[in-house]
Amino acid sequence: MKKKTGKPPRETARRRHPGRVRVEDVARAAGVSGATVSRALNRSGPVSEDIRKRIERAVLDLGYVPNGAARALASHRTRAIGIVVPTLKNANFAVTAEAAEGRLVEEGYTFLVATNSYSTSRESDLIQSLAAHGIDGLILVGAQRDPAILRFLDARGIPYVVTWTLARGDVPSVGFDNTEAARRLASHLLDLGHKQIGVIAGLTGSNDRAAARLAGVRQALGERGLELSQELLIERPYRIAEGQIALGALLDRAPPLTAIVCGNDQLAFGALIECGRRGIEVPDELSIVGFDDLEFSSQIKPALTTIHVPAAEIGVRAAEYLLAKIAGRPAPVTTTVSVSLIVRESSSPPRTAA
Amino acid sequence: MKKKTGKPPRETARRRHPGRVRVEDVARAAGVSGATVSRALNRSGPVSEDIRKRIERAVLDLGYVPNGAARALASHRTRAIGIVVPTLKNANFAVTAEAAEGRLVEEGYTFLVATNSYSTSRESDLIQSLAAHGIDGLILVGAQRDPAILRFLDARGIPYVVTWTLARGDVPSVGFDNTEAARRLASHLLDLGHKQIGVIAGLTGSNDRAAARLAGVRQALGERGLELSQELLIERPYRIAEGQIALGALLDRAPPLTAIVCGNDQLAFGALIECGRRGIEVPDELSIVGFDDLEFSSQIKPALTTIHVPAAEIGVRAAEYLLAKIAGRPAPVTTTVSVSLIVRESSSPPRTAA
DNA sequence: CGACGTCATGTAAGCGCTTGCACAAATTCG
DNA sequence: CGAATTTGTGCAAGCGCTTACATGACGTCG
Repeated sequence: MKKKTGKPPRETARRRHPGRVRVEDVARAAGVSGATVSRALNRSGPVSEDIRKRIERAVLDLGYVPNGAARALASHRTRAIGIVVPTLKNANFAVTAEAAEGRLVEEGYTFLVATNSYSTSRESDLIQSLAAHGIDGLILVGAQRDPAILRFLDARGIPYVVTWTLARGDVPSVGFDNTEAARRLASHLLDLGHKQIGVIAGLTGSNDRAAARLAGVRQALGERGLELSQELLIERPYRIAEGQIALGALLDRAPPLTAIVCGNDQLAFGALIECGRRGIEVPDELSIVGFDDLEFSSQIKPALTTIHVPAAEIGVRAAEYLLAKIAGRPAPVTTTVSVSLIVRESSSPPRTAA
Repeated sequence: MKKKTGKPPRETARRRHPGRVRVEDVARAAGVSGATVSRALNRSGPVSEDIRKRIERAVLDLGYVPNGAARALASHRTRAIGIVVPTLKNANFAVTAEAAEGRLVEEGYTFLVATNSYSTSRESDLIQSLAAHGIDGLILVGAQRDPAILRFLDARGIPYVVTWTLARGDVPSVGFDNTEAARRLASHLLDLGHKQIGVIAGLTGSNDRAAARLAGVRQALGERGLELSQELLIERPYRIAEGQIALGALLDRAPPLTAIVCGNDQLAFGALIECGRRGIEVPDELSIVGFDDLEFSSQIKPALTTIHVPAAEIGVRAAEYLLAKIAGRPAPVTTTVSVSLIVRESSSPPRTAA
């Protein structure tokens, strides 16, 4: 009795969710076909004003919510954009991500976020997983990664854009030249007359922006015939407490420094705090400069001389690049956002030169 | 010639992506059926060791990446979890989000993030849109929102959990009692002997945690027969600069205060900075306490007395709650994380009482 | 005024995967 | 040693949409 070898058209749907409203229901309620509903909802084809109204009514009445999976499967577009940042704990990336998200939500996109803790291998895994889940575009931070993963994205036709740096070649990017900015920052100190300059950099091994910034400092020194001895350089993760430690280490091991360039504002803030603890006057005895211009940088005492980076703009521009790419519109491969040196209270001529 | 009225089986796929590998391809390469491939990849049915190996080989050889949309459509599960936070600029939420993401990625989930800028109406829209895109669970912040949106989630069978506060009734939540914590914080000041206490709160109209914290302060005062006059209260957004402004306003308009309770550490930091500018000694002339224990709070000078909140733990626990719910495992409706009062340098007995 | 565009809709074929059911083969048991 | 499981696989029916193509109903011209 239970063996109808014919083709028993299995009840209805296998496990269709009970009261879930589908296009077909909306169509029936509006007295049209599913195709028309789809066209009306996506503006993907002509629909008479009258019918459009009826459909909208039906959508509201029934509380219809489209099924993204079905939509994505049929249209080959997920209306989702992914982003992989090192960490959200760094306000820079949080701001960039939030700005991108805002712009994308405006366009009806969903935003997938993943953090790689500055690990490129982890990044590759995350990208794979985002691609598997389905994304129409991807925002990345930094230019350092396994080229294979970019090839993978190209092969799948997923547009991507690198941020917070300018990428070489044909890799799309929106950012700025970290080396040049750091060079300018260090030059500011050199212009003031500093010669004994120490550096607290980020971890250049896993962070190409940190490496570029360090290179910029070296470049500035080189231009004046100076060189950064290994002793005057210390690399630490971007954390306030690390800045404190680093400052202590630098001062203990080094000849009398008159200025310190920090890889970012957190490190600089830590250095500033440690100076406070040690009773070192900034900038009178020691000038300290940071990079990024975080929220607190302008408020603290002494206010920090730093490089201002438009983190939100980076996010918005990256989002817009992808939006353009997805729509088939032309978009510049490289977008440069302008950073600027903000001279505040933490830097001044060295005492001896004063 | 182009009008075959019969049923022309349209070339092949309408616009199947060119070289995209599908289960069928893997199946063919492994010499099995697609069903078996699916079962092997999802461990959703018995597959002999031998065949499993062959399939894994084929997956690697062909570079197969499953199509999430198809998978979601067929299985009714998206393997994605969403989160809606007020903003990522507040390190608290960034940390909670990142912690949740980490836990979820471990389980193979994707993480969708949206920010509502403290607007409940915007939150409703975002939730709708996340639901449309497809999520298996949702993390929310705060308990204040249109109840209809929760009913919507219930109706769609999407489990959710509220964080950073304890929700009433049967709404799942992982957090702590903001009122009680703030009461303890204010009591600390009262215990020290303070009587003239001012408050710089967050915006209580759009932020139920801020409102709860303010209520806690009022409660502590009430217990000692004190009352918070309108003059001694000022509400500002959670920003450093706002804390500065608020401190100034409070001091200008109010009778000699000996202590100020701030709605969070950013506000407290701003207040501290303003004290520095005005030459007010903290804590000698004025005690200032914050809430949240952000990264900088323990480092600044004077180190901030505040309430420590395990932001990352909140994220992890919220993720675990959803994971359990999705798996059909039992999970506690309410999870309380413990917060603690951290007394540092910014609070001391009032000078007059000393 | 009939041959042609145009415009608005409907029809139905998938999108790439999961999974209920059927069934053959390998085990176990009475 | 045949019946009753217990595997391990394959078949094929969808999941809920989008969209190529077909179809009528109307103008519009030559």
